Amino acid sequence: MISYYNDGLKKVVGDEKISFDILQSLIKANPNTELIEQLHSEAYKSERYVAMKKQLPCVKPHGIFDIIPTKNKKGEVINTAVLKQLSGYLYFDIDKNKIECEVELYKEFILQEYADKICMLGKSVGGRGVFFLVKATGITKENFNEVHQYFREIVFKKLPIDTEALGIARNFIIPMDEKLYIDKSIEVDVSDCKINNENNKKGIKQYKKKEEERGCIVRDTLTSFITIDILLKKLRFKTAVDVGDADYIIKPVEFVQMFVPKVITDGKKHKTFRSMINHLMFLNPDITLFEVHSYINFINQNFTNDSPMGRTEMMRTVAAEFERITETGEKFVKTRIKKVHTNSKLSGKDRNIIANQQNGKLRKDNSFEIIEASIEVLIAMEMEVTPIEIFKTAKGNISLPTIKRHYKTVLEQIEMKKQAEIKTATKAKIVNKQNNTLYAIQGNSKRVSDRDLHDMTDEELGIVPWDVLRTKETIFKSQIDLHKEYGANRTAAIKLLEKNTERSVSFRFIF
DNA sequence: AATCTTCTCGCAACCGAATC
DNA sequence: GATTCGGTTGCGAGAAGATT
Repeated sequence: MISYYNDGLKKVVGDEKISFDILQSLIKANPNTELIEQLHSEAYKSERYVAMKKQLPCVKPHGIFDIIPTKNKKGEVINTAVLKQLSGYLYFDIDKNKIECEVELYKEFILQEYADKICMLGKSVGGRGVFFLVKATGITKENFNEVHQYFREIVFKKLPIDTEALGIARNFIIPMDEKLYIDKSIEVDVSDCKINNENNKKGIKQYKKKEEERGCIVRDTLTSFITIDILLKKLRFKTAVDVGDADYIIKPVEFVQMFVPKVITDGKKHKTFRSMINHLMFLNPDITLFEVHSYINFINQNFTNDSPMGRTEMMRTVAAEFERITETGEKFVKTRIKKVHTNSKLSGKDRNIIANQQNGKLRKDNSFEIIEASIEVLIAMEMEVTPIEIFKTAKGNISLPTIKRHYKTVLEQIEMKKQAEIKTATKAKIVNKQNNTLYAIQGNSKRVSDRDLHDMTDEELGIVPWDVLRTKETIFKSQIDLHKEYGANRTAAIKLLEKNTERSVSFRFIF
């Protein structure tokens, strides 16, 4: 039983008592709903707010008290509460200023950590703070203060419990909370709760100090993680590749993506969390420990199949890895070269289709290149262009069936290119009015507009008359020799040639 | 991490025509 | 008539990206 005062703090008098079952009902279905709702609309701690709050009925949760009028030093008569009988419950509250998340969420957080100790948990009368009760066996008038302190500082060390009103006779304004949490079976033996344990105190101090050194305070980290929607907006989870308005772009990018398994099973949490921290820090170089804690906390709560790692353990794991990375700079992330990047505005299915098609095309283009290079060598060496010859020239860079599949298409492409070159050369010939001369085009023929064509010299166009070219015959021959020596790799052969002669010498002949 | 989707490649078997 | 070679086809492997 506990003392009950119908007139509230305004007038704490009388000897009315209620049971905890009644208290529970009063909170769940508060008869003063209207007044309390009105209170919520007032500015917190404003004059009107305080006045209204004082009118609401309250209890002394720690027991039954006699209200005895006594004289103070000045000789004024004041009411003193004298303990008659302990209720066996310990009352704690947390001020709304210490809670940054939604209050129901915070209640959940408290239960996740302390459901084995708390028998009642609800919102406070202001609607934003919380209170909770611990049913304590072994509590006495003598050990009350020490036990209460023990719970505040050691058992509930993660919670920013209000220390404004600590006395045994403290009042508790009956709040309104239809979602009040009750578990009558929870009882805690407090006989051994002694504050004289120096190691404990020291441990807490050290932990706090360490946290402060890292730039965040224990209390804040533990009570008000950044909510996930804010984190999702702020943090990067994969390498950013700007595709602009295009559906996709092709660009080799060293790509990193953080992976969040749908379910992180037991035994994999440490490993997974550590990997995630590495990715987060790699992708967000300025990320703070607080942000990492907040994010991993969210994952721990939502992706562990309802069996999250203990909060302390989680915080420790995160902090340790964060420190290691900060100190060593080593971030263990798996990067890969991603070539096709699709526009995130497209649907997942479309993006997948595009990526597959483009990757297929890249692969095919590569085969085409190998085949084309081999064919060019064969032509230069005046050999027959057959799949088997191409295969031999390609020296294992491509399989025979693939060559058979594509070589005709490649031949067509080569033919088309040649036609284009002839066109350019013909144009150039007309421009130069040297119709009876044999020309060669050095390197790849240039694509120029008709207008530019008039103004460009032969040299600029890469047009070389045969007479001039003949003097370079030795170079041409040596190129073929190199092809014979090095096979299909035309680029390599030409490069070697460049090394020897210090000039670029790829020629095509136009007849 | 595992799975799905889409695509190309490589392999092997096969067919038919050309060649020896 | 046997062998060689070009061309086709089915099937599984593997690559890359997206999804869950």
